[in-house]
Amino acid sequence: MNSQYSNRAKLKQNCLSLPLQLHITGMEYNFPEIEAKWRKFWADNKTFKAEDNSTKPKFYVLDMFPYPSGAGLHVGHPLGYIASDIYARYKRLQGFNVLHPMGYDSFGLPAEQYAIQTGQHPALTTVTNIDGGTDKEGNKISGYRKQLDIMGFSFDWDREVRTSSPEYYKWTQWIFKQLYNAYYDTTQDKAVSIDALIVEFSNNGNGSVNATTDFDETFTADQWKAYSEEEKEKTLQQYRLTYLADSWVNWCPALGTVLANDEVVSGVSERGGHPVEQKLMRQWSMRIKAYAERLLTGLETVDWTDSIKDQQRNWIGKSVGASVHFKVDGSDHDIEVFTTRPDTIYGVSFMVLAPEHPFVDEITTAAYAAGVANYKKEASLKSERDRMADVKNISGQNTGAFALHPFTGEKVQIWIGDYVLASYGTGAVMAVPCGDQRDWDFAKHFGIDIINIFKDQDISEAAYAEKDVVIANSDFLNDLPAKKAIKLAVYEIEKRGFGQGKTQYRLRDAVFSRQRYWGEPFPVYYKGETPYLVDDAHLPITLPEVDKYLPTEDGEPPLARAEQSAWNHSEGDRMEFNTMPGWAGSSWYFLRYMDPKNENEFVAKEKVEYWKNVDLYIGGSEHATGHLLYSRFWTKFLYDLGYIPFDEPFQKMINQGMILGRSSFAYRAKYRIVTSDFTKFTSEFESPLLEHLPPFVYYSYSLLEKYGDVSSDEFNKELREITLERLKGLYKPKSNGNIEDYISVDILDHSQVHVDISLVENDILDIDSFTNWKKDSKGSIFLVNEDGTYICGHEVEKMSKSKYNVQTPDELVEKYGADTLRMYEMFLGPLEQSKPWDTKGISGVHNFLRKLWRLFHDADNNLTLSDGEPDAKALKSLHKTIKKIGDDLDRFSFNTGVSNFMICVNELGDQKCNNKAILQELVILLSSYAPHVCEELWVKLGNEAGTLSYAQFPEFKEEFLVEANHSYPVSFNGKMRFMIDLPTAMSREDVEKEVLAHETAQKWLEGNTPKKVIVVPGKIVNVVV
RNA sequence: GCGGAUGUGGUGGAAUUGGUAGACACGCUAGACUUAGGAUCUAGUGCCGCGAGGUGUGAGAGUUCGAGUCUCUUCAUCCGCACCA
Repeated sequence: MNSQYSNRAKLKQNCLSLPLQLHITGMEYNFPEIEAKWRKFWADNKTFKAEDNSTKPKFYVLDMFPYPSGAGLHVGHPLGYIASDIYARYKRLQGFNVLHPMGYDSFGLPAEQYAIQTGQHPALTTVTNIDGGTDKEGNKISGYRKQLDIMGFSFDWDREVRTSSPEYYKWTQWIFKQLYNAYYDTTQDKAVSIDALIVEFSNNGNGSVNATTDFDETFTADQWKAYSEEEKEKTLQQYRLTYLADSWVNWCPALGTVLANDEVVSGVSERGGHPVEQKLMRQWSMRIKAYAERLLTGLETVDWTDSIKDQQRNWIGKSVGASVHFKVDGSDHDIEVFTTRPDTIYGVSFMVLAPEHPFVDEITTAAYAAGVANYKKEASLKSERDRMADVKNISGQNTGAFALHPFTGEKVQIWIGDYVLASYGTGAVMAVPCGDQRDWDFAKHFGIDIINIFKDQDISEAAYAEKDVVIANSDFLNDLPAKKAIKLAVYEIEKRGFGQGKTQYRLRDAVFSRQRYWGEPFPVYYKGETPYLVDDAHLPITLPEVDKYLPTEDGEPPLARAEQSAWNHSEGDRMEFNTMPGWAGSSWYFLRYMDPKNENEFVAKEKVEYWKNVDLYIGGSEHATGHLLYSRFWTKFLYDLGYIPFDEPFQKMINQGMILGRSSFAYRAKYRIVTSDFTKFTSEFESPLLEHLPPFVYYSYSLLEKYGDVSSDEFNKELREITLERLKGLYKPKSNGNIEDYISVDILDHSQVHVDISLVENDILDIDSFTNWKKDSKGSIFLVNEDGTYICGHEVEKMSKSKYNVQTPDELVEKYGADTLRMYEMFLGPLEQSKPWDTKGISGVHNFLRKLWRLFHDADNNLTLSDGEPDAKALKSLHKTIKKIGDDLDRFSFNTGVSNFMICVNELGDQKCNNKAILQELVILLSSYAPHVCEELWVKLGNEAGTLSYAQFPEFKEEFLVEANHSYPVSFNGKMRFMIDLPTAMSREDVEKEVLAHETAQKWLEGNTPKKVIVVPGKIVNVVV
């Protein structure tokens, strides 16, 4: 360990004395020049322009577009973009017409929060964050576009979209209108124009309408015709795929807006972690429930990870069962419950309603009224979060009322309890304690008798929830296995009119209004309370100017501050003040890339018919239940209306892992000195003996590591001693004091502080820069290792500004070049895995590119290439690589791809191969990973500039790999003992003979005859002794 | 609790169909060249052992001629969902 550190110390000294430029100017592989040159070339020549009309087969490679934040990109962001770019370039080489676009999801909270703080219009913030500039506080912002450009991505920038631009959101508004004008016909199982429904209503009423709706009243044609316009619209809202309704929403007071279910994580807002409460508000919603089943079955047709699919399945939450009605004894009320186990109907021991259930007050008997009122109050005071945290506590209250069992007519107690959720199913359950643990717990807790209807099943200790049971004690269900009993029970329930078979989904309709400024305005105005759509001719409804980005005094959203005449396209009416949520624009952006400048349609039909859906989508898995579900929903909807020819947006998806930061830490303690007269001085104060006491004592991680933890007595003893030593050595005493007056040092308050990672190299801290940066540490004592180094500790954390562990791509591109960074990010490990960022290995990748360069050049950096026929060795190296690179790309194994390039270049280097034919093929192969240097070498090989991107991917020829001999590993009882070179074509029998004749074989046989010899020709030999 | 994923040298990781475990790279060791080396080159590097050899993919069992890979059990870590009737 010590030698390691002393070496590091040497490195460090040299680092300080040698400016970085030195190793750049001396070098042959001049990446800054090469990369700048080709970036310009690609931009000037629009090399990566995708053709809308092409005879080539299409391939659509898409990245999840970023929100352009002021913090800029860190090395984690481009990871997925690098992978998709490599793949896009690979597909171009394979002869595909590749659509590989990029844009910005530019509506969002941070720009709005910034606007609230600084008054700067979010549109300006957004432009600065994309194009670069200076923010209101004077911080320089390099801009997303520039950061993306230096990576050498092959985006077709002519297709850029920004969700916040009016040209784009015009069509988001248009799609909203289509949803408004449609309902879901459950017979046709698709969305249909609402006009058809209106015709049906005026002809036949709604009696025979099969549609997804929460509306359960019936009306006739005559009644419909008699409705006022307002009444008609109110009814239609119950059918429209986007509709206005008073609904319980997640209200976040801190953010001043409602949130969708996927934006609420364990009771607090996903952004900022603010508490969220339930509030009844009039809001726009999306009837995504209509698509629940198709969203579920569609998952089977896409190539996504099981994890994401399961998350979506879970979110949709399909349960198949039955709804059953229980009459309330002595009342007209009829409680509907949903159950997935209708076979256990004879096991119903009691019923439980959610405290919020509408019947509770009416059925509660006088004797229980106080208790029920009390319980309801308690339940209402509990927040969603408390209720979740409180799962273990069983609570409930008897109502005194009884329900009548539909089959037996027996009286069943009705309780209320908060384990029954008002928001799921009917807010009521039939409790079957023998088959459900929660019911069982409830019954035990309140001493309710449990009916056991399972044959030979002991339920005295716990419920039995498995379905591998036989039903007993249940009349017509007796002796049936549960699965059969379920079917028969549903049949009987339906026959006797107690209910019907039913499929229930957990998926809720998605709230679509936000009380914010920086989002798409709705193309909606109101006459009184009735909403009307703005005519297409007036789209887009642009965001109006407002004086402040805050709600009005009377709680209206920020848009209510706008001068109405400035944006109200319909005389005298009130515009909608809400804006759309962030996911509106991102739900269809992949379509707009196909036709980004179309002013007449959201996408031209012939274009979407050519490009179809995304072939490869790369992005984070955090969008599993948000963006990915909503865009599937909109896609299916647009498909139903015939606008697009596919109903799943993303065919294959890969979720890149998160790149975590590696934080560096320094360890420090306060201390106090004790003088001979027992006066104590802490490090914060001036001592009478010294001019200034050092504020802290910093100790190296090596010291901490030696003792394990800061509470160790030995550690503190050593710390005290060294500190005293250093104090003596560092400071001259004042005239009236003497250093000998110190008798001891006490160590207080250990703490660790984040150190900016730019001040640390190989865990060694640049102490001077550190004390300059961390002002309160100026003059501190640093307890360094023998070699003078201060070693920092480290931890893996999320990359964030506040942890000073952010690594930007810009710095690394400057130091090593984009080609190196691209390859290094891929080399780090499998794309899907999350991993801590570490620059330790980057030099290896950089060296690889330099070795590649040296294949083409001599020691004086002159190009030296040979013509003529390549030799067999070089051909073998090349074709082995062609095969591996192709295979690796096909299975998205980018990290092994990099390894295989290294192997190839190492081999060709050993062979001193500078054959043009070989190198030309290698350059094509490598160009998707390291495009800049390959373009340069491509031209050096005598090709026309810019043709590399559309060259042909080399063809693998097996013949170059065939060898006359194979080196067989020979195992005895599965343990490899020696190698033997034998002709590849040799027969099994001959191989066996040769192996056994080998002298080493004799040794391992120890005179025995082998029991068995397994020969796998061209692979291995195993001898069983 | 349920669901998903992951456990391999000092480190990142490789081993695609059951067939030489540790490719490739970092780091480290020794050497060469050199005024110098953060350059370059050569050799070595899982662990134990001087060696022969033994041992080794979180742990334990099993299937197999042969298991990192398949089956079962179990432990740990990470992620998602969580009273869903």
